Amino acid sequence: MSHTLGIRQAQKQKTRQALLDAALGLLEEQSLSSLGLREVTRAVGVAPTAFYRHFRSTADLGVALVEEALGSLHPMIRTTVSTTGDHEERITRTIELIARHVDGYPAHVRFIARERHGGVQPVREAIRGQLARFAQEVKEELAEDPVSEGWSEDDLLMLAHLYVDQMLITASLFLEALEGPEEEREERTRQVARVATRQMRLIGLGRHHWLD
Amino acid sequence: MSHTLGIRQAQKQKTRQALLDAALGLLEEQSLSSLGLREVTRAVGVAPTAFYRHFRSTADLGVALVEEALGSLHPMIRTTVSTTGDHEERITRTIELIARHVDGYPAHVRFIARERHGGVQPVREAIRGQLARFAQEVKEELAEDPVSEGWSEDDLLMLAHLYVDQMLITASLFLEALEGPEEEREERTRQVARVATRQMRLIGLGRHHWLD
DNA sequence: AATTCCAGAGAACAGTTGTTAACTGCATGG
DNA sequence: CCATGCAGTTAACAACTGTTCTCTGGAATT
Repeated sequence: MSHTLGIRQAQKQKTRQALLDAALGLLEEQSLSSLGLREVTRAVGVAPTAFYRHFRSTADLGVALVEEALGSLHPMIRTTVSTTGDHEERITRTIELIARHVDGYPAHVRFIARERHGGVQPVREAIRGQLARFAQEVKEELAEDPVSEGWSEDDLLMLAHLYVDQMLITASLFLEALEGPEEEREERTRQVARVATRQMRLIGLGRHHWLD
Repeated sequence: MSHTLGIRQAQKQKTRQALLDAALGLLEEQSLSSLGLREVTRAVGVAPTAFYRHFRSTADLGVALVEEALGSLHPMIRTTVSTTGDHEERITRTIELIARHVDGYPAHVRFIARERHGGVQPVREAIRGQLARFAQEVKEELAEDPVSEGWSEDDLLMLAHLYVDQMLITASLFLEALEGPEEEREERTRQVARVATRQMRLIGLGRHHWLD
């Protein structure tokens, strides 16, 4: 299915990616709703009108960014939450995965956190859709766990949502630690990991006693 | 301390409030970072330059909005989370309070959810400060509860943060239900309340077994 | 080899933005 | 009652915005 595309299409995708990258960079200090199309093209070094060859509007670009930021994350989620290893170990593994991801893609994480409740409706909906998929996947993994015996589908989904939201909050806290002054960074990161671990542990406890 | 202020000061506060109200309205479909000062003054019906008599910038106005949206909420939090009534009853009371607040002040709730991770740093910090106060207050109320005996200060605070974040998520979900099509509104609201109640219940369960 | 296609450039448009300066009229304090 | 203070006005500025139309050079197709 990977038919090596011609010089023409390759160049197009290259500028498209350059637009996405530039936008993501500019969004570090503003929201999508204030991002101008000219601003983006200027940062890339192409004419303003070139923008229309790739996106209908900045909102459209935002939706593409959601896909880039969350689309490739699904397999990672499944393997991480999957039923291997002791319960406590699964928690530390998850927290570490989040920390590593925030470290590797801080701009993507910030974008999602910022635009999840942001001022651009289509983008909000795109994020909501992706997060719903995450919750669904987490739910399916939870169902595999023997601890979930006797749980209703509804309760599994409500727990999955709790986990997903918790992971997002943790990611955003890691990001804040990362953005702070360098001399506090390490300590704050450790602190976030410590608190998040305990919160996950507490939720896990509630889970084990749910059917009492 | 309520020294009836003169005609002059009264009129000033009136336009200031008009600016805040207009801004809040305009922020229903955009983020603060794209809110223009002229846009706000136009909505109020005053000259653009009048804006400067009240705020240095739209960011400054945003900080004032944070104060308006969260400042008056502290006493409400304390009494709601306080140690009166059975545990289950406390949960339904809290959820209902949130639902009622979102119903009464949807624009304020949206503003906080949107700008908590938004593109304007001073506003983000103002919100973070207020939420930290909330967590501190919830922690103090939790400490009163006999269930919290033997808990470390750190653990009380991590639980308080969990509760505060959970309340915010719930508020934002109520808001989404409110914004949806009218015929789904009632059903979706009930659904949100149902899920949020169970999540709170599960966290409460984890809390009771924390020291096992 | 000739033709079509199309990503990007260039110029121009009407409308918007934040900020400045100098002003006006009215409530206030002496 | 008169002088001061100050909320809000008016006018003007350079800079910026999204969008349209026309054009061009080179890859893609025939």
